[in-house]
Amino acid sequence: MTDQMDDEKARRRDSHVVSPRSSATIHDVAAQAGVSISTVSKALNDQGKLRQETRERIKSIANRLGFRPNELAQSLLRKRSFSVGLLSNDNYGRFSMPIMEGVEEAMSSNNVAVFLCNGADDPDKERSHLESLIAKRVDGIILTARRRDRRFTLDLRHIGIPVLYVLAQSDSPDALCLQPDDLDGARTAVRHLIACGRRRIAHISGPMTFEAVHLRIQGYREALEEAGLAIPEGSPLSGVWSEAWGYQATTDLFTRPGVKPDAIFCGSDQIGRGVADCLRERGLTVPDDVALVGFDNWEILAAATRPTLTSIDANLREMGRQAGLTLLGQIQDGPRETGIRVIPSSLVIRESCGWQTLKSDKTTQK
Amino acid sequence: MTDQMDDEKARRRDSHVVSPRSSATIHDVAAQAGVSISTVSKALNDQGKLRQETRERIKSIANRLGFRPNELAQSLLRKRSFSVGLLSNDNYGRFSMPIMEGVEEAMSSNNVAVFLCNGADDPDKERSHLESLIAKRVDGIILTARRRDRRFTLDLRHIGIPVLYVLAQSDSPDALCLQPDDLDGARTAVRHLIACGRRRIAHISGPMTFEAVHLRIQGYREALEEAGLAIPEGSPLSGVWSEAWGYQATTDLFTRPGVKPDAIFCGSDQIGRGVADCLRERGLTVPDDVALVGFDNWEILAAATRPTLTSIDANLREMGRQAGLTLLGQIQDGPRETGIRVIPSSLVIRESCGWQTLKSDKTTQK
DNA sequence: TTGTATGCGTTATCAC
DNA sequence: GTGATAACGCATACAA
Repeated sequence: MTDQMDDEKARRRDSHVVSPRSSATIHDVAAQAGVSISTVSKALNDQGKLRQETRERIKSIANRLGFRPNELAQSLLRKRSFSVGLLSNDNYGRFSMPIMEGVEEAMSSNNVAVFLCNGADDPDKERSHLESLIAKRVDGIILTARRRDRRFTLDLRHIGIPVLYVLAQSDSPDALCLQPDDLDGARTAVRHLIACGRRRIAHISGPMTFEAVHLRIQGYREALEEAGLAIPEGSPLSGVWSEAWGYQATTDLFTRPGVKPDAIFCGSDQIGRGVADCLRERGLTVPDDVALVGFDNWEILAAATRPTLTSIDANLREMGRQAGLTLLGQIQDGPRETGIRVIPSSLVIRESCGWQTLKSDKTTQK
Repeated sequence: MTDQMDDEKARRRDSHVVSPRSSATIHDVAAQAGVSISTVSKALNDQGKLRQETRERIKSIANRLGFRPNELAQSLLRKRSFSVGLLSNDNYGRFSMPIMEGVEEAMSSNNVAVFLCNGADDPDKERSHLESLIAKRVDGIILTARRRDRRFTLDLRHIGIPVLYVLAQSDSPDALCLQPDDLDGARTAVRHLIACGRRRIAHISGPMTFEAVHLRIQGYREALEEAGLAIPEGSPLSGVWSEAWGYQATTDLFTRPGVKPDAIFCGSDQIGRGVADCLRERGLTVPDDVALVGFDNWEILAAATRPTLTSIDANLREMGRQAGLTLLGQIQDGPRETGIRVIPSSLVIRESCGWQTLKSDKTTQK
């Protein structure tokens, strides 16, 4: 015990040296110590019955030799490689990066390594990556995409290891998929606008080919309905995920006859940014004239918007973390949960709704 | 040969099935075929002298059983794991994502898997990740950061496997570092502005604590000098990497007495975006009144800027790809190259310099 | 042309 | 307390 502490301390002391010597095997340690390899194994793993002196001596020698057990050999024996595969499909990075981070964090803090695979939206690549992962005997696999309605059609039920889907769906009914809560995220956004005193809330979103767009529209509708508010004419507007579309849609909204909205719930921060720019250039003030909520909480965009953009965060990093921990659980105890697990999203309040000034006495963060 | 083709075809036919059965070993195949395991090994690896009939029969059985050789066992024997470690340090993703993609592409197309490690700017995490990688017997390691002057102080000279640094530096003089060409990128940017007929070119950049900022300023100076142009008063301006700073710096530049610049070379696309917004709001037209070049070629920003922003691309993806291929070479033949290898950057022309309309007869892309 | 034996680096089960 | 020995799954030198 104390010995181990000392070794650890010694290792930290010369902190810029990693594994000073090239890999020694358990045989080398045994030879140096003048004992058998089984004794070394026991000493190093704190198992069996050994004299304390022997144990310490062996540990010290192993340390001096920079001995690290060969995990390949360990894995071969234990039938567990302490590694998992992460197959991503996002060429772009905005969505898979936080997921990857979350997964990596969960894994590495449990001493499990992560193989990074880029499917690049190519089914052939996906398949070859998966076969490679299987050949490497990973303990589990996480498949992730950049939109919730992306379906993986490969049948992975018989590969004998747990598989998890993140921000994606599977054809297998017994698969577990982690998904963001687009529905409630939208509700939260609109409720916040209502709480800020807005009554004519429009919605500008992305393409209807995205399931997320449907869900967000549904949440938008529900929140308005529960408050007894009408959907402004011309809303919701569906387009593409770009600033330009946000700009254009806002122009449309404010040039058509009739009453103008006093708030816009935007389907993405990019759209929100375009909306904000358009409003400013039309001489309208955010949030005084029009309040804004975005979606994604893409810090770099939301924080650069003038005024800074209140947004819904899907908590993708947390989703990745949960995916990692859940997979680890399944590796140990086998898969149990199936279907879709929804990860709550949250509201990140910035300036675009005037909430802070409105209720400067009360800080709310849901 | 034909046999193999047929097998391959058969595998593709039921394309959504990956490894139909759970892992069979070489013994299972041998038992099924009524031969010894060594015969199976030879048959599957196209080695030794076997009757063609035997070879084909074994292959077919192996295929039917869904046999995949256990790479752990192979690696143990061959002393080569066909995997490498990629230790990243970018919590944010903008810079390391393309590098990771490039590395992954290079590796996976050579049947080498990539372990993803996030150092998270924590030396302890870095060290523990590295030890884990070594224990997993990776064949090589790539260390990457998000700025060229980030130094890795860990001494990795004696770990016995090749190590490469990307967008980062090492304390070891015999290490190989891949770096972007900030100097020439800046020169190219300014030369382009000059070619567009600009004469009073200012430079707004990030913090002087970044080596990249120094190099870009140097390139800016050199390009002006070689054209016999003076540096406008107040330029270069150093601040932070944000839109807000670009906006503010532009305000400063255009409110001070004296002649105004007719072009601005921006140290990042974020800065460029702030500059563009500021100019528009001051009633100045880009590119007619002021031409703009950014840096990073961050598509999502550059394409959303009005007008779209011409920018310098550091070609990080290519840098990652080269890093991957170079590491593979070093794994095979041992390290040779040391020092810094500079990856050329390139100019991506959009609208902010008016180049297209200026020389609509000639398309130039350096 | 095929089979036997050995070893890769570990851990675990048994003797001693 | 300590040390042989047998796996783990595969490849290969050598025998047959």
